[in-house]
Amino acid sequence: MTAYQSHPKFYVSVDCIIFGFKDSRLQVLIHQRPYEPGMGELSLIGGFVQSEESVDSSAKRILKEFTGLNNVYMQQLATYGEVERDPGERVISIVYYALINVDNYDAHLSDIHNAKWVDVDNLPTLCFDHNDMVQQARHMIGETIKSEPIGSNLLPRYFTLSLLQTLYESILGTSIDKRNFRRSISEKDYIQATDKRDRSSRRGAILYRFK
Amino acid sequence: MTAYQSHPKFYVSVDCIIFGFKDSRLQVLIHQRPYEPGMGELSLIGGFVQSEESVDSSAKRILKEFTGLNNVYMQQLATYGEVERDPGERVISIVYYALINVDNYDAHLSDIHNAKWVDVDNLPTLCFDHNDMVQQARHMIGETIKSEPIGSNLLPRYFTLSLLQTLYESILGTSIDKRNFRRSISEKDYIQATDKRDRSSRRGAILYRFK
DNA sequence: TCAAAAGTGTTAATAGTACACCCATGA
DNA sequence: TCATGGGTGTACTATTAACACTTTTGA
Repeated sequence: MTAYQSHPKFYVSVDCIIFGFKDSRLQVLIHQRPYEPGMGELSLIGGFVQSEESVDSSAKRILKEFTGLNNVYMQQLATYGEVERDPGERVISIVYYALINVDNYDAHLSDIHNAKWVDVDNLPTLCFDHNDMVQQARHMIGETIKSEPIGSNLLPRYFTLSLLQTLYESILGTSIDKRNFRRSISEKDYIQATDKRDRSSRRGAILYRFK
Repeated sequence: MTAYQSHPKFYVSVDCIIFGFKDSRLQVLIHQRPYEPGMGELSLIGGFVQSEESVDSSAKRILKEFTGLNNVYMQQLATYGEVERDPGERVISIVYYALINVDNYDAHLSDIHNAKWVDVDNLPTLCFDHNDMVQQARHMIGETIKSEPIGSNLLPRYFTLSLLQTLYESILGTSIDKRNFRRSISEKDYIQATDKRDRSSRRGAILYRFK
C-alpha cells in the first residue's frame, strides 16, 4: 500500500456515446456541458467515476441517468489519456458506446439534461476530444455489425427489411444491393419473419423480428 | 475546475503485455511483483501513470524500462476498473500490448527486473486480473493478424516461411495447410523473398523479409 | 542411403457481387 | 390508373478449403 503513495491520483471520467436509429439515420445523444471549463459547449454524455463503483458500473449509471435504461448493449471503446485533453484539470476518460432503441428510452430524462440527437454523419463540433471518440466508436460499430446482430439493439421489436437495410447502410456508410442484402439476411437464423405487416406503405411490408 | 473537486481521484496504472516469439512459441514477458500487496506473485509489466505524461507515454516509458526499446508496435487494449481488482488500493489499470522482436531487446534490463518469458498457451497464474488481460490481448492479436502484417514486429529481419507459418499457428491456435498458407503469403506484397538461405535445415530454406 | 524439412498445383465449395423487372395497394 | 415502395433469381467472380507427392542435402 505504501508503495502506491508516491504516485499521483487522477480524476477519471466516463463518456458514453449513445447511438440511436432515428428518422432512418444513425444519431448520437449529446448535450450542453453543464460546468466549466467549456460550459455550454456540446459534449457527450459523461460523468466522473465514483469511489464505490467499478468503471463499468459508472458507465451504466450515467446511461441510466440520461435515458432511464438498464440492460443496454454497451461496450468499452477506449481510454483517452492525453495530459491536456481537458483544459480544466487532468482527467482520464474511459469511453463507452451504447446502442439503444429510441422508442424505449425516457425522453423526459434526456430533456432535463438538455440532451438532443444529432446525426452522426453531420456532427457539430464537440468539446475536447469528443469528436475523435465518436469517429472511433462509429468505426467499431461498423466492424461489429459485419459479424454480429447488434442491429437488434437499435431497432423496434418489429421492423421491415427496408428499415433494416437502411440501418446497415447508415452504419456502414455504403449503399447495399437490395437483393443481396435480403438474401444474406434470410441466411441468418437470428432474424425471422412474423405474420404482421407494416401498413405505412401501399403494399405493406412484412415485419421481421430478432429472435 | 471547482465542479471537479467533489469527485474522487484514483491511482491509474498501465499494464503492458509484451509478446515475443521465442523458441517457435508466442510468449509473454512477466516478472515478480516487487511490492505489496502480492509481492513476489507473477505479474505483467506495469507501473503508475505520472502527472506529466499521457497514458500512452506512460506505456511507452514502462516498455522502455523493461526492454530498452522505443518505437515498438503497441496498442491500447482495454481498461480494467473493478473496484476490488487490486486488493491493496483502488487502482484503475489501462492495458496495452506490445509486439517485440526478441533478438533486439535489452535482456540485461529485463534481467534486472527478474523478468522472464512464459508460453502464452501455458500461462502460470498471474496476480489480480492479469490472466484475463492476456487472454483478451491474445484474442485481439489473432483478429488483427488476419488482416494486418503485424508478424513483422515479432520476427527477425530474415525468416523462413516455415517460421512465419509457425508464428501464425501459434497466434491463431490452429494448424494451417502449408500450400494454402504459402499461396496466401505469396499474394501479399509486404513479404518478399531474398537471395539468402537459412542453413539450419538440410535442404536450406529461402529467407524472406517484410518490406 | 535415408531422414528431415523444403517446396509445389489442382479441384471443389463457398461467399460475394452485379444486375432489372413484376407485384400489391391506396389514393 | 398510376405512383410508391415491396418483393424476387441468376450468372459471374473471388476467396477459401481440401488434399499428396517430389526435391534437396547433411549426416
